[in-house]
Amino acid sequence: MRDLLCGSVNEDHIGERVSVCGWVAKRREHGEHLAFLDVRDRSGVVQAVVEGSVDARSEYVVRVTGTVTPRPEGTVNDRLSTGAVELSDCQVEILSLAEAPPFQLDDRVEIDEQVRLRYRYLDIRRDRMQSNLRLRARVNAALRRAMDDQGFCEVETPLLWAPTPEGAREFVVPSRLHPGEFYVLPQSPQIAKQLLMVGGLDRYYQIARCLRDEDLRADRQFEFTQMDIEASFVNQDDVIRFVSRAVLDAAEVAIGERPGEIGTMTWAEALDRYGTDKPDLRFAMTLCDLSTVFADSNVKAFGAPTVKALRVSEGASYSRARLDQLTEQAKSLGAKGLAWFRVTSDGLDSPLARFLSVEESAAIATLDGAQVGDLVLVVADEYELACHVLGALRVTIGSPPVGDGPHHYVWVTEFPMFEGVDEDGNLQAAHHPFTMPHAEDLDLIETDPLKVRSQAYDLVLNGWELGSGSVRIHRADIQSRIFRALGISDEEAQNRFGFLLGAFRYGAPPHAGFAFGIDRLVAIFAGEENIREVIAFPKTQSGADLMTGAPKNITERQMRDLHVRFTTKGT
RNA sequence: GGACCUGUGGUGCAGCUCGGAGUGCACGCCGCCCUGUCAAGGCGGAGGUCGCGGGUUCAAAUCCCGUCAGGUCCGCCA
Repeated sequence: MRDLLCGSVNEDHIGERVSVCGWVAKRREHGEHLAFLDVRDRSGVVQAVVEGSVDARSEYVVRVTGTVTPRPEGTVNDRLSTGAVELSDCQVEILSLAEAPPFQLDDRVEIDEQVRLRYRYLDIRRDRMQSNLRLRARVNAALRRAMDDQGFCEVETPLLWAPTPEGAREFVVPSRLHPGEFYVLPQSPQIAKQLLMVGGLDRYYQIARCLRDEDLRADRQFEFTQMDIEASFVNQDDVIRFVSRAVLDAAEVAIGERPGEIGTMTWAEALDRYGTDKPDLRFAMTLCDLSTVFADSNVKAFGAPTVKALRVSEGASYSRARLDQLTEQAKSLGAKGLAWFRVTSDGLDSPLARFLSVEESAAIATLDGAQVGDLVLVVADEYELACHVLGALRVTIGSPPVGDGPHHYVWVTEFPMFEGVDEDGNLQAAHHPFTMPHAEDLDLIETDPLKVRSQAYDLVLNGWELGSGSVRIHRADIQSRIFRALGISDEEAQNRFGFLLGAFRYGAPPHAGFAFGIDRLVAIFAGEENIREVIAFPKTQSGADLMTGAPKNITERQMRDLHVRFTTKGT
């Protein structure tokens, strides 16, 4: 049907009679004797010259047959890859008519996302989505190649799985053949891949769709895609090596950038210096500790276990409104307030300045190499809250758009095994209950569980959490101790994870794994702030699909077949 | 569950602070003209419940309340 892609027509084809197919990007008519058609396909645009007028309007689908000809002197278009040539003496065959599209398909204006999503099939015709989706395909291919090279075996796991009531809220699928019973869609293939290790598969990977019924964000969709990995007879360093190789291969293919080895940082250090477990290392600001300086302070606002401070270079020029904004943000994150100090040539400028002792003033004025013109922000509170609040302010103040390079990867290691307690007063697993504690901390499980570090690790890129993984527990004795610490009885464990624990009785190899979000990775490579831009058919923040109208009612018949009934009236 | 931002011809904006006739700009669309354009050009034209509902007012796109949709964030995401 076609001989060439539009964008590939060039001087090499001069003199050839060729056909191209595509959409009319633009028609320019010059009376009844001459018209230009810009024909667009996935590869680009080529100009067809038509003697006489032609009724082929924007977005008509056409097949144009013409002779590749050098453009006349002075009419070469440097902005087109095909701009040195054109198709002349053209025959235009109209394959499909088109109404005027609801928005322009060129990239001259930003279109409201609501409209783009309603007509996603038109949006995908635009350069932005074309290049994002192709970038994603190249990343997928590079990841698969890297995993194959490293001896991994791609295995598909079920989408219809058993409920494991813990962690993220699950999407539920009623069973037709088993009245009153349900499948769930997997939050991740976590247990399946561990079973593959018991099965002796040794090294597994999958580009896996995961589904979580939790509220959506710029970097979170109900359904998202992870590169999911598990390997036997390996330790944390091995997994880090496998994943680094895959991600850096993808980076090289996607953006032609390949940093050396990815550095590591402990979770404790990330929290202390950056106030988060996903530090954005593209900019230098770090949190400082003033707890010792203010230990016996007279300043009431600083009477807290921890006093943390952040130097904002050249921040003294921040307006009062801007400082109020930052204070609001700090409060909304749970801080009692935010203290600010402008470093001026006359000393500190701040509502609190006159309450400070000489030593306290000096500590602030010289914080982190502070100079005249800088601003120092101080939060006093419990340790984690103070870190968290200043970490968020650090990002607000300093963080470039997520896609801006140079890209900065970091492995965050030694996460705590447990965090906080649930409604029943039981400890909660920070990662998941199959995570192996740090070997040195095993004795603390019963005595000081919150101090137990786990062999869990995250990969962070530009302040986004790409993914996480861990060394898994393969020994029944350690697993029972963890379940006990989590307040999960033997009976309950059997109930929830019986098939996994059963499998482990038949010879479980030591194993470890990882999973990282491909949507996020591609978004960053594409310079997009939002993963919807790298997903063909995403949902809105309220979980709606504006194109199909999902979620929708189903028929009475379907309800009956599935043995489900409304208890509250739908709209 | 909560906070904030946005909603004006098909599209992107301005108008809203400080109420006074649906006013303006750009693109698109339709018709006519035009033989080298490529963000083509010229002339003419069509196209609007100002998201929706209520309130205040002589008068509401504009002020107030509610609501819906979209977005960003907190909670949530083992």
